Amino acid sequence: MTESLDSERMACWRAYIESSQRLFTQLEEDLRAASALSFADYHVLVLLSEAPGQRLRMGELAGRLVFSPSRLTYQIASMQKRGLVARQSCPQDRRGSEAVLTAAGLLALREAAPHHLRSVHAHLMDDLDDAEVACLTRVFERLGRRLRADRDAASTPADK
Amino acid sequence: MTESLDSERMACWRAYIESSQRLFTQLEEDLRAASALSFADYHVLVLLSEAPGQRLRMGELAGRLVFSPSRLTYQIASMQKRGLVARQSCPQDRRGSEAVLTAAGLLALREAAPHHLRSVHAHLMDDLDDAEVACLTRVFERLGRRLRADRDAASTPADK
DNA sequence: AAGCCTCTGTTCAAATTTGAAATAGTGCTA
DNA sequence: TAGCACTATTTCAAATTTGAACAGAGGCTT
Repeated sequence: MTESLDSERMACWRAYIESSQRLFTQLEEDLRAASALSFADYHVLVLLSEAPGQRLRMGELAGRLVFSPSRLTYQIASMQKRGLVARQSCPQDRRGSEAVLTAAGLLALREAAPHHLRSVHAHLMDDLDDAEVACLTRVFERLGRRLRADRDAASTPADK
Repeated sequence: MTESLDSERMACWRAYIESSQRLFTQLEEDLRAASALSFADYHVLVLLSEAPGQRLRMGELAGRLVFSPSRLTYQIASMQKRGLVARQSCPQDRRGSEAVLTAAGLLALREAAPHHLRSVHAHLMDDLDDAEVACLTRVFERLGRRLRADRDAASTPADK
């Protein structure tokens, strides 16, 4: 009984890992074929385009992308070279800097978005019925909340 | 209506991506903290330990891990240096080679497994109810089947 | 049995990612 | 207001990953 439960969960876990890996690989490939952008580039552009002033602090961006600080520094430097973003040092806090979306970056995003969205739908979303969407949303939003909370708790030494 | 559906799916998609990224990062971190193994190392060991003769062809392994051929070559070379696996050229087909689990590799897997499983349960599985497990399993097994089929179809020029 | 594709893996250089230090700036406390 | 303990980000070297080019078989077809 317990074993059966466990093995069911293990099968679930394996299917999730393998399929996710495969999906991310496929989406990256599709995106590169359609657009000169990597999945990471695309994601940066989306976040910046939605941010007020189309700009975000490095730390904020790193947190949302789930990138290490140094990885984000490299990522933004690379995008800056290609003209997709610009950098400005933050006026409030001179330690910080922010990445700002450029016109070229916005254009690149607009050109890539339809292809990418089509790809996401074709590989994943179109196959899901409403109940499945609801289930995945519930599960992954809960998971995200927990993991963010764990991370925050980990950075604070915590009381006792 | 259509828009609402779309935005629901988009929210689902985003939660899935972000949480998955965070989860994989966390599991990798936990595993490294408990065991000298990376997530990739662990996965290789699991696959080999389950294979008949505790050995697998490079291509087979790459396919299951969703690794590029060169990435797998590097991965196995690295594990071989650490004594976790050995390599043998394949008797049937001299082009090929296989990775074989060593005693040290099996031991490392056995030592790491409890920690890793605990981590998987703590971060994800324990929070899921049976219906959610069933839903995820269904969705991701279907997704995996489709993606594997797409990949196979892509490698064959296809008829018309 | 030579010629010619097709597989399997590997190699190599370039690009990316990691993790530990280094830099710089903030802000609290004595 | 000097000193300290943080914080935000960058830098740097080492490790990993990618993708294209290669080398070594197989497996026909002629």
